[in-house]
Amino acid sequence: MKTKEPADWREARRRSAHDTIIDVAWSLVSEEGLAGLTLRDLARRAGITAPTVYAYFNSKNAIYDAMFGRAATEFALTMAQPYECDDPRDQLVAIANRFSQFCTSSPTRYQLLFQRTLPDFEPSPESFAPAILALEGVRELLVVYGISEARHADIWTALIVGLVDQQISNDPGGDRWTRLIEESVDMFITHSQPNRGSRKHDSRPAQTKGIST
Amino acid sequence: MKTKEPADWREARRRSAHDTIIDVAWSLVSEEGLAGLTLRDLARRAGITAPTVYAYFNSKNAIYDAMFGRAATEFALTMAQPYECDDPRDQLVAIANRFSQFCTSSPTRYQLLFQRTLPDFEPSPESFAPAILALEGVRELLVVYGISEARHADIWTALIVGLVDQQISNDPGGDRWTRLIEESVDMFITHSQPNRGSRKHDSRPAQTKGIST
DNA sequence: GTCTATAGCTGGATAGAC
DNA sequence: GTCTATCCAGCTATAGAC
Repeated sequence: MKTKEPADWREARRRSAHDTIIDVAWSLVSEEGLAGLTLRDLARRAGITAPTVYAYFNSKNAIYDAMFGRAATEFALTMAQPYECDDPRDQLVAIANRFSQFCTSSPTRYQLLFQRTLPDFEPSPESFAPAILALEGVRELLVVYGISEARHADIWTALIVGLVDQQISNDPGGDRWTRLIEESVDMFITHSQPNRGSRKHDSRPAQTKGIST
Repeated sequence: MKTKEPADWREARRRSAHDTIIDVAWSLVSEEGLAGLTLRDLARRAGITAPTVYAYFNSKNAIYDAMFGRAATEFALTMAQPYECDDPRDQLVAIANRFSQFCTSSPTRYQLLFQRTLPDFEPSPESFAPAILALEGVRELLVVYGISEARHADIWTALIVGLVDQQISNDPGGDRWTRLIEESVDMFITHSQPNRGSRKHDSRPAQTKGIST
């Protein structure tokens, strides 16, 4: 890498143009779908022409890769933010809620990050790295809160992913499944550590809404 | 509809050509991915030319629709097959295993049927109908086996779908998540009907493999 | 770095002869 | 119903002037 000092601001400027394009790309795919991204649209919305995009990215997949990288970083930052709960159970609920919030707030991002649906696209190791780290971080948290067995960690991820997936697929914008997170976490805790108590759940349909969503 | 009797075999012949094309289409997408289907490939593999496809289908989406319809029918047939268990718990396990088997045996079919990932494609009501019926059938079974609350049914679907989804996404061809079905079902039963007993699970990692998979 | 112009390709779909 | 030939639209990507 050239680390000449004088032209540093130039690099910064280039970086910001780079980032702007990715901004626009994200706003585009959130409207048209992941596969609906075209360089023409992207350029037009960014106020440049299609060939100019190639001044910043070598290919369309390089754009997807940068989008993936940003999403992975956002994911890492989101999940690593400190949790201000004392109770382990509340902590697990908070983790699940945060994950769910992250996914449902941008289904397209969820699709790019966690579902492999784009043909001919594989994220580069560099873009992938932050996501790996974040997932490992979550797993470590699980261990801290008593879920040490791999089997249980797998059930945990399946459970949370299942809630998110059903929410996005079958009730987009709603909360039919996300509102079941607390109850599901309690179910999981009761199963994985029967000694520790999980909170009781009454059988009435609705809980006070808006708590820690 | 013309219901002239004499040319009935002609209709049958046409139907079989129709079906053959869908056969080929399925074998193609299972290799190239759902979005990778092209009329040229399809025609070549079917031993005809691209325009001839239009003798049977009005558009590419009509092909997707027919594929969806077949998948939905297969799903309905699979799930409606009689369950030969006495124990309700075993029955739930059997349902989950059957669903899981259906999905993991053809991830592409799962993708078309349950995830909305194809842009500009919506299944027609006719193609959709069998899937709806099958899902209602499953839900009725759940009620029969004691899962009557809507909340619990939603948790059930999330749990099973989550296991399948993780299996397909993160361990295709393996059984890292599908082997957790029994344990997950027991967790669910314990939660949804604490009075009825679910089978015990020891904490050792592996269970005897190959049982009712 | 940004443009205009365009290459080069692939895809869905149609026309019309047989 | 099946073909050949072809249209037309859309895309990614490159060439080359400025």
